[in-house]
Amino acid sequence: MHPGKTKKDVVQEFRTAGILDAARGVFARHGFQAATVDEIAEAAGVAKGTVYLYFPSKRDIFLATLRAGVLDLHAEVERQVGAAASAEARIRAFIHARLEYCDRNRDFFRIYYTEFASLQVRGHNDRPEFQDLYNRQAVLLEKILGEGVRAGEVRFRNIPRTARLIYDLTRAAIAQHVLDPGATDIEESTEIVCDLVWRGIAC
Amino acid sequence: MHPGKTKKDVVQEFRTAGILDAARGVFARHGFQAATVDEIAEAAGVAKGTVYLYFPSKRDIFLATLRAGVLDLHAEVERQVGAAASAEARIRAFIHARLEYCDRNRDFFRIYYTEFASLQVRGHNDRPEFQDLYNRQAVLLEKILGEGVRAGEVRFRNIPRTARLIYDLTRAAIAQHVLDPGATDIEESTEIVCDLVWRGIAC
Amino acid sequence: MHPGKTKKDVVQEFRTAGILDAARGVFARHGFQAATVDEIAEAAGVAKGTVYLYFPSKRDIFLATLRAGVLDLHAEVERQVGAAASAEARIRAFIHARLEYCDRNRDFFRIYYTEFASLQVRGHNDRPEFQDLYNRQAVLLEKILGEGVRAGEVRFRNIPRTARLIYDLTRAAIAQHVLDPGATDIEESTEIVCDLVWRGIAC
Amino acid sequence: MHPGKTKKDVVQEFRTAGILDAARGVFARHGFQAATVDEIAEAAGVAKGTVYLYFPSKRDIFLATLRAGVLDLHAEVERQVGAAASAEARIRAFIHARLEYCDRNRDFFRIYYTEFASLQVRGHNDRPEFQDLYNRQAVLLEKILGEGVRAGEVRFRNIPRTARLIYDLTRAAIAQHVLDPGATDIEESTEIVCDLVWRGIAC
DNA sequence: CATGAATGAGATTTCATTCAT
DNA sequence: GATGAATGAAATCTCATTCAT
Repeated sequence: MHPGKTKKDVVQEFRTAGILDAARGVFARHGFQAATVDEIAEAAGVAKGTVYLYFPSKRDIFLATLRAGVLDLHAEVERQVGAAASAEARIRAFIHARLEYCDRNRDFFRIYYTEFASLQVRGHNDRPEFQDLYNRQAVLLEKILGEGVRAGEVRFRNIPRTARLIYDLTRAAIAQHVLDPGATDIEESTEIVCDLVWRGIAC
Repeated sequence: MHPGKTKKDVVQEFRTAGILDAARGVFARHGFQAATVDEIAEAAGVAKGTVYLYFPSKRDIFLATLRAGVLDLHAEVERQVGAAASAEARIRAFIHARLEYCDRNRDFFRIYYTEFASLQVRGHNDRPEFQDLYNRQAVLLEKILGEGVRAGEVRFRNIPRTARLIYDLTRAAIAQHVLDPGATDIEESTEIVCDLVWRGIAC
Repeated sequence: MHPGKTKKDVVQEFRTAGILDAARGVFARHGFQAATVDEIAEAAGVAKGTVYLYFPSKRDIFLATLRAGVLDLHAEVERQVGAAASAEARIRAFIHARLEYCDRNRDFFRIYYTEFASLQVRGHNDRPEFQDLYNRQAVLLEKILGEGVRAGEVRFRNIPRTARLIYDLTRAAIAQHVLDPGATDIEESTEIVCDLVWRGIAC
Repeated sequence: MHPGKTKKDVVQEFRTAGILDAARGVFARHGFQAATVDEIAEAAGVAKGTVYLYFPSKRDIFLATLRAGVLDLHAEVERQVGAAASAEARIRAFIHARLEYCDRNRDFFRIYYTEFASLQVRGHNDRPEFQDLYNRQAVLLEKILGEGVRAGEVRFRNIPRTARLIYDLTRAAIAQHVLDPGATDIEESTEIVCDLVWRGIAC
């Protein structure tokens, strides 16, 4: 027996996931505005009306792709960071995990990268959840830095802002890596960023 | 005598500038897609048709705001960088000039910041000029780093990628500064970034 | 069972025909340029967007009304001409069939008549199909004349130009008949034209 | 002294003629709807506002080009027809004069030919003058035919309709001649039409 | 008189969303 | 539930006409 999961729930999840997968590709290709619900439905292999059975609006589909990816990414990063021993190793894990995840999920990254700034600038007062999602990643870094300071590994600076800078820098580095057709060596990309960051903050 | 400037030219420039100013605000608020020519016209205090006397399309207005700002910013940065003596000073000038310019031109920065990633990901096959405009800024940094290496001030790393990382980092730092209602001290913001960057790359 | 025709096809055809019918009337009243899609939609009893589900553009609707009518007319003419025995009878059939068809389909004729000359003068470089559609009718007349010459019924003249003249003359005669509210006797109208033409070309 | 013609009148005429000349070319190239007042003004070498000093609307310019040409053509035809002795000669003169005039004034003919049908079908209840202008040409033919009947040269048929048919046929023949880049021999074109017409109506 | 910048009504087309089947 | 035809609001762009200079 599936405790608490009816057949209905399974179908629901299956459909939702299918639509999200399709939508991710479409949004990655065209961006939010230029993507059409028609194209998403076609890519998902369902009728347009069906899309609206599972999502109340195009914007919600969009935010769902973003949320799913960000949560997934975050979980992965926490896992790898948790396995690291020193502040330096944790920072390297943070960078490496993100780089590797986005390399494997390029469509997600395209969305994450292109729409992130809009969300930041225009906010979405209707959907404050996203500030939290983004902050959560910077907060993780803050924790790493704070521990590093206490352990004497990291110089004390303005930790929230530094954390935020490193977070942004990581995103930029991933963009370089993912969007450059030549760059495929994740380790090398990790190395370049880690070196810059660690020297920048180490005691 | 009016050297080469007829009254017509003056009016032309005046209107063009007025429309661009208005457009900048509108694009900053809504982004390219959600902005409407109607709103731009209203903000500029002219009729919709008038806008089309000065720009052939909405997209052209948009790119004109972007181009004007980027060129202006670039000129300012080059001026300040040129006045600095050491590699460290030049990098500080680079960061400081950008931060200060964007602080004074927040609407421009909002556009620059939010549409930059789209241009990067989706490209602009019709208007390749913009790749150059963006590259020019990273290239300036490359030159600074290269000179720093030769002067023994800067460790040699992968210069193009490092330059690009610092460029992206600067943009992220500006975003923090400009979008955070609390942060108004440019010097402090400059200091934080410079410290991180310089330690990261110094010998 | 429905041989090859799904319900969807039926609905599709039904709507397409309805829009074409409505469009025919609108184009007949105003001409292509002055007709609006709004008016077509209203006449068809559907929303404006629905029109675009069935036709990609206003121009396509227009050409569809034209094409459908011309093909239908041509088929009718070929049928009646094929049933006639002598050259004289065939020419009479040609004239009579056209006159009668256009009398029954006055809206089509109005479009056909008013836009024909534009197509001739300005051409239709994007849609060369129409040159063929028009030519087909003159070519049929050429064949009739050629057979008449071989049978000794018709004097030999410049056959292509003569055919084209008779074709144009027929169209003009139909215009007289259709646009003159008084003239309703097709037989008489046919007689007048046939008499002029046959004496003009007979041996 | 110019009796009754002030300098003002002369300028007026000069400007009017210049605009009409320019407009003729523009209308011939694009048709009434697609022609723009901007293009007419530019072709005439005046400012757009100036056009409106001499004509109250675009439609009026258009009708003026049409009217001027039709009157001119009509005068020429009457002159040549008046010089001919027999009915056959007068009909030949009618056809020849028209063919030759339109060959010399191709822009006028393009307008005359393409917009004639629209005027016929849609009427222009606001401008009934044009019915008269067109009728005048058919009426001239009626007179010729009527005299021919009285002189025993022409069979009696329905003279108004026959006249109208020959008139239309002439226009079609001119179209063939003018629009066919190969056909340049006016005499031959005249011959083909005259032969057809004269045999068609002669006793 | 002449100009040409400004106007704004109006046209085509798109597409998120709804709802009868 | 699933469908996809239908809707209609909204957006871009054009251009005849006006009017201050």
